[in-house]
Amino acid sequence: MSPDTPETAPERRRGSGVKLVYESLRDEILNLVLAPGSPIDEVQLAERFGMSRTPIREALVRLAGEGLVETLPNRSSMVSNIDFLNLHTFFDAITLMYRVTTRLAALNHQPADLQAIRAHQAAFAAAVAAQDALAMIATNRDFHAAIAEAGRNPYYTALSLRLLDEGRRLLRLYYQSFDDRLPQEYADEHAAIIAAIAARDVYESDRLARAHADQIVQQIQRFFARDRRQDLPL
Amino acid sequence: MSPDTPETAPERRRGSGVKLVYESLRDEILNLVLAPGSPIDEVQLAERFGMSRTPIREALVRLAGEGLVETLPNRSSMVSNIDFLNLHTFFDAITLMYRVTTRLAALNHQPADLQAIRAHQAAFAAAVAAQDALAMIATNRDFHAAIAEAGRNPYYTALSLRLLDEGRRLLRLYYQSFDDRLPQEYADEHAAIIAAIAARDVYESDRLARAHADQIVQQIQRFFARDRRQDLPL
DNA sequence: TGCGCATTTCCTGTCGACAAGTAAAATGCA
DNA sequence: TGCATTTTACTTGTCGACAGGAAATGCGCA
Repeated sequence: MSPDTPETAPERRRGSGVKLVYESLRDEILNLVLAPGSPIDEVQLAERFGMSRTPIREALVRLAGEGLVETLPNRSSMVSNIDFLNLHTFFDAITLMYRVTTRLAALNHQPADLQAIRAHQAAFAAAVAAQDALAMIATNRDFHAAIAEAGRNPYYTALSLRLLDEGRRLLRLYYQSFDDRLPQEYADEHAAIIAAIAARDVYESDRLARAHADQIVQQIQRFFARDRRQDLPL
Repeated sequence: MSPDTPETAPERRRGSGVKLVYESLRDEILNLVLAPGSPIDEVQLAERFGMSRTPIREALVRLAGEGLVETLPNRSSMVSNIDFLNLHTFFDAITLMYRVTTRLAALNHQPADLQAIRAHQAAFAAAVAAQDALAMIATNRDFHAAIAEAGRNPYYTALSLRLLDEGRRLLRLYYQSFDDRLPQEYADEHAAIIAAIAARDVYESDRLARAHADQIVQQIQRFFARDRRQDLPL
């Protein structure tokens, strides 16, 4: 990092500063570029983005509203920690949202929705083929986000987006550690889900979404439950 | 309103300003003191609360994050409109959250949770007896919020709180227009829900929560669908 | 009188500065 | 040396001010 080199030229459109900071920090948090628990210094960010603390602060308030940043009074904010002890609540919620949004997508989707969903699935498949973990994570998120959008319930969409983003951090941990060939299975499951949505088969959409969620949850749970002790000869 | 009389003395603890503004505006929005769609002037609020625009702005950003305020670039923010055309998405979501959180409460509640739930139910019954519509709305919200808390899934709790608060505005419209004796039924249903949770009967909790939600939804839908034309002799 | 354009006014977005509060460093004492 | 206390440094919370944009106003012209 070079602290004295601002990322952008000082030429900014009025109102774009907050957006830039918000999106940059958000991406860095979700991609684990900023480690959970690491402190966030407003002055430092102001220097880095070449703007005053005011827009930085607004971006941080918004991120805090989404739970990505935790702020202690009169003290440094920090990147939210991942609550490993309560991961089951996350798994429970994302499974329910997968099911509900996929069902609604089967009911309410329109041609443009299917087109978008298929595009994201193609991007996911490409990322799998290219072994690009970061792209897999991002496109997987976009795929399910597009399904949620097609369901046309903004409350479900908002919660799904929050869960999918939180999931990006978990998947990042997962893929950082070891790669196996599992993603191809995900791609196949995605294709089946698309078919069920396109056929407007609510029951099958629900069943596949649940199986897909269970698959991912079990995979991640196994990963986090692994025994990482090294078998040292003593 | 007297614009030149600040609501509080200038003595404030550092950091309390944002909280005060946030909670005040939030209450006024949810109780329809501030009409949906009405503009929000930062300077005016700054004068009213006797502070600068900075903490006002932060409170507005937080409210915007919860969807209670909409902000247009370079233009006045405004109180979020109620989207009557998509009320069904609200009903769908709150019904699901009633069911899920009540089920989880039956599974996960601890003694202190039951105590809190019963206390809110007592307050609701008192409000019904006193014919205090505003108190009914607030205590009804608190009752279901306590159930969500007892379920111990922060994702569900957060969505439930958002839906319950949005529901406060709808109920306010409802009770503003006419009072009938229905709330006593709600109190009875609440009592049955408490019994099911205490008995850890997941199936019955789900059934009662769904029936309770259906009851309220149908009531409100009938209200908003009423024919308000006056039968004038022409 | 009605319409298009320039001007003005008003509100927001951003800035730099100051004060309060906290954590760490420095100091004094046993 | 170890601990309690004061001092210092640093970070946030708040403030007043200025500049950019959009709506409202006023003007000129057909």
